[in-house]
Amino acid sequence: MSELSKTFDPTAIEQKWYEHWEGEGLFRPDRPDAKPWTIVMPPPNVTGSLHIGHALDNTLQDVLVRRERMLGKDALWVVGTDHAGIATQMVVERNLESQGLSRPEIGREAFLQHIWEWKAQSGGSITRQLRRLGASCDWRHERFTMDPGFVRAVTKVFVELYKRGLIYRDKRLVNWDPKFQTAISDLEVETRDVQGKFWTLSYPLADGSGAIQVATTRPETMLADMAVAVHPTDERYRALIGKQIRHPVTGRLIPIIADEHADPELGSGAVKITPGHDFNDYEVGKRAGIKPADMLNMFDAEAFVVQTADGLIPKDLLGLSREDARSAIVSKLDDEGALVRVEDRVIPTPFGDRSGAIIEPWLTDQWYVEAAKLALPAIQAVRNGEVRIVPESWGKTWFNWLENIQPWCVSRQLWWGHRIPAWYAEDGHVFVAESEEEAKAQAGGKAVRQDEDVLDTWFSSALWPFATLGWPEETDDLRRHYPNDILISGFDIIFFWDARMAMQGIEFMGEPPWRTLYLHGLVRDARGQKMSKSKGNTVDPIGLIDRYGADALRFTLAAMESQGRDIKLDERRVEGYRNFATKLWNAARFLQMNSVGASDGVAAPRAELPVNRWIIGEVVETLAKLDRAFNDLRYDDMADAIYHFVWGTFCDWYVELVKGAFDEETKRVAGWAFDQILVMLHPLMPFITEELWHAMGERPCDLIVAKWCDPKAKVDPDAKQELDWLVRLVSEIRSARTELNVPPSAKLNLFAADASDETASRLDKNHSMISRLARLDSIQLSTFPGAGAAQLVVDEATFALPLEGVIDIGEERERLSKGAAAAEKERDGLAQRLGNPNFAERAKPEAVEKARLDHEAKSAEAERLRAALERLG
RNA sequence: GGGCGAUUAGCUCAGUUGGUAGAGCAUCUCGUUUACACCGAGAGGGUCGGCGGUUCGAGUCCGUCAUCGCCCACCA
Repeated sequence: MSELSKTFDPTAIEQKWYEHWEGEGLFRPDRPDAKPWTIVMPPPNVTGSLHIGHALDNTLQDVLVRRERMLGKDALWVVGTDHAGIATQMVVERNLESQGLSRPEIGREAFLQHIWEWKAQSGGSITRQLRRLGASCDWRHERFTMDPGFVRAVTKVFVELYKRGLIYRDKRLVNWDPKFQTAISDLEVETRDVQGKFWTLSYPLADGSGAIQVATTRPETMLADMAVAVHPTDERYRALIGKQIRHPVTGRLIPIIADEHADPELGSGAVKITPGHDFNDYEVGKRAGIKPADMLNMFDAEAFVVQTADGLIPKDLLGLSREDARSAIVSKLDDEGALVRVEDRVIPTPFGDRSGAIIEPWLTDQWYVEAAKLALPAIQAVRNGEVRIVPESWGKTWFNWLENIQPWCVSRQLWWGHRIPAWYAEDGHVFVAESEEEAKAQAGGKAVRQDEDVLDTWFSSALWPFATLGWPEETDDLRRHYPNDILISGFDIIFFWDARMAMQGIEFMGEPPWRTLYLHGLVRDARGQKMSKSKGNTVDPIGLIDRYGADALRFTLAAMESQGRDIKLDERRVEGYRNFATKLWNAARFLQMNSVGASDGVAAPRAELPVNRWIIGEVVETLAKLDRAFNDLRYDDMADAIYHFVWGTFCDWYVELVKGAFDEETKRVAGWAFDQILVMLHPLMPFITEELWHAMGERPCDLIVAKWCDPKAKVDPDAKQELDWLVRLVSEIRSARTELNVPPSAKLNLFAADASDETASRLDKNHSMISRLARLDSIQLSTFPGAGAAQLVVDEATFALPLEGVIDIGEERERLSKGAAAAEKERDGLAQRLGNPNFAERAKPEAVEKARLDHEAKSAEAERLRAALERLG
């Protein structure tokens, strides 16, 4: 047993224990015969740093893993990092720029070299931070999404999907990020409302017979107009359908066509059609028979104006940015009298979620995954219960997205990522293969050149649940640990990651990647606002750990996690749980001072004393609550159960009751009960519990691998009733003392009237405990003969505390009246219910019986309190 | 436009199959007694967003309205 300091100092023990656990390989003890249990950590960005969302996500996972490990399973928590294509390339490119270097200048090879160097240098920081949190993951098998093994898995998946016709290359309109100069997927586009304008323009008919008005929010794209559309049933324009327009800026001849896309209610009812730069227009154009290859393009990759294929854009507009082109065109039209009207209007505008740049729909060749086919079994898996989503309400979102899923653009015009395993011959013919040799062989030995692009980061992370286990090799780990038992992720990546994992997992492993999908909410600041660096309201989890300890932070996050709701994090809450840790620490100190040490087994010791039989039962009940909370994935209930047991039951009552009476039995029971606390609390607070586990005595193993509780005992109903009575009696006396302003130092005599034999015996057996806790001098089984006593009713007995001269009769009368009135109110309420014939007839018999008993009890209590008032005079 | 969620004590939130509201923090009073003032004892505080319905009985089920938040789609 080691001496404990007076206050708990987390920093003094956290690093020590983490290094010990990791060094001894305790995060994944060798248990080849044990039942496997598996969870994979959502891989954080390799160069990222731990934010509070990670802290929540990983706390929730660690809590489960630690318990499963204590249950004796071969618990595996897969850890690793994600190469995070865009995010990482962006950071490194920015760093280079600050050194005066540019990515295009240094070239692909050198740039990738820089990224690998940057990863080597800063890639360890998030994993160090995960260690600070106490995450007990299997570091010996840490993975990275660009590991050689992972590259093989990604390549194989791509090639297989291609062979199955689920991946193809196509030229179509894509979300183009002009800042990063890459295509992005629908999910990476954020639509935000922006204050803009709505221009109505006049387009002259080619035959000079008039003009037609069209309305647009993007006048600059008119340079690539290929038609004007009107609704086929719109009477105003019916006669114009088929006529030609002389485009006011380019002079291009374009037709007026009929298409249902034109909304007669909106603007003039006629709309310009720019198939190369608008998703709706693209569809209209296709319907009108324009091939994507023939659609006019007027932007370069950075969204500056370039000449269209027909060469009709006036020279002075070439090279302008989107914004400049817009103002130039508008003023030009205005000068020519072709600008009819300008209105203010809120425009939903697409932004790149990473770059913040306005996304430009752009015609390019890209690789697409035929997601709709992969989605069907992922929908089915949830529908038939193979995968359980918690909380259930997310099921609808899951179905809704997967049922309407669009082809997934997976190619990115970046350098950092998995290079697409496709090679092109001189003639443009494509060969998809696992290696260049194979591609060359397919090409009949002709020279081939690999696709320059890389894959969407989420394409590779979708393989995480099986690629980390060795796939495509048929490893032992893969056999034992797929499917995983559960996935824990924030709901913000349900589409990006979770759904795609389900799709790929089912396609390549034949079954879904996990049995349960647990989705948690976002961590917000104390005012409920989303945390963001720009708002400056982020909470640094490492700072909180420095100030309050990892245990306190973990406990806070778990306690505030009630299935799916967002968490408003308030630092005061963390402080409160730090206090809880200190409370536990001091309880351990107290036990040590009384020679209470480690217990020698998981089973509860035999006990005779009611107080000991009672606390054993309380442990049994707490364990039951905790196990239920684990089964239900109710982290708040876990925290609640253990918190109240430790503080409200063990410290406030058990320790106070046995103080000064540590006989051998009590020492054994106290030591055992405290050990159960350490075991039950360990998943939530691993550091302090491990420290105290060793501080309490010699142990055969570390707590992290100790056995989960198994008391082999039941609640003792007699002991429970007796202690429940004792607690009520002491509380009543304390309450009366305070309300009547009895000095805490004054010791009183207690008289018990109308006590049953049982009460008399309980008073006798427990008189020293009662006397100490209620600060009594004596307890007598008789009616107090005099006046001027405080009176209280507990069950059948009426107790008197003589307070001659101290007590204010008026105050005591008021106190008793209040109590009597409360009892009477409840009694009358129950009487009314019982008096209602409908209640007796229709309510459940148990409910009627309970009401009857409650009514009896309340009547008796009210009567006794009235009698006590009577006695007071 | 479609969907999800929220509205309960000053604050942050629980509330299991409907049986008459709980916790933590904060507030007030008292307090150093065999650990702990990061503590102990006691107390006050809610017509459960509004309205209507089902029911013997509604915070809980149904409808409706209001306010707030989020997601998806879309609005030349």
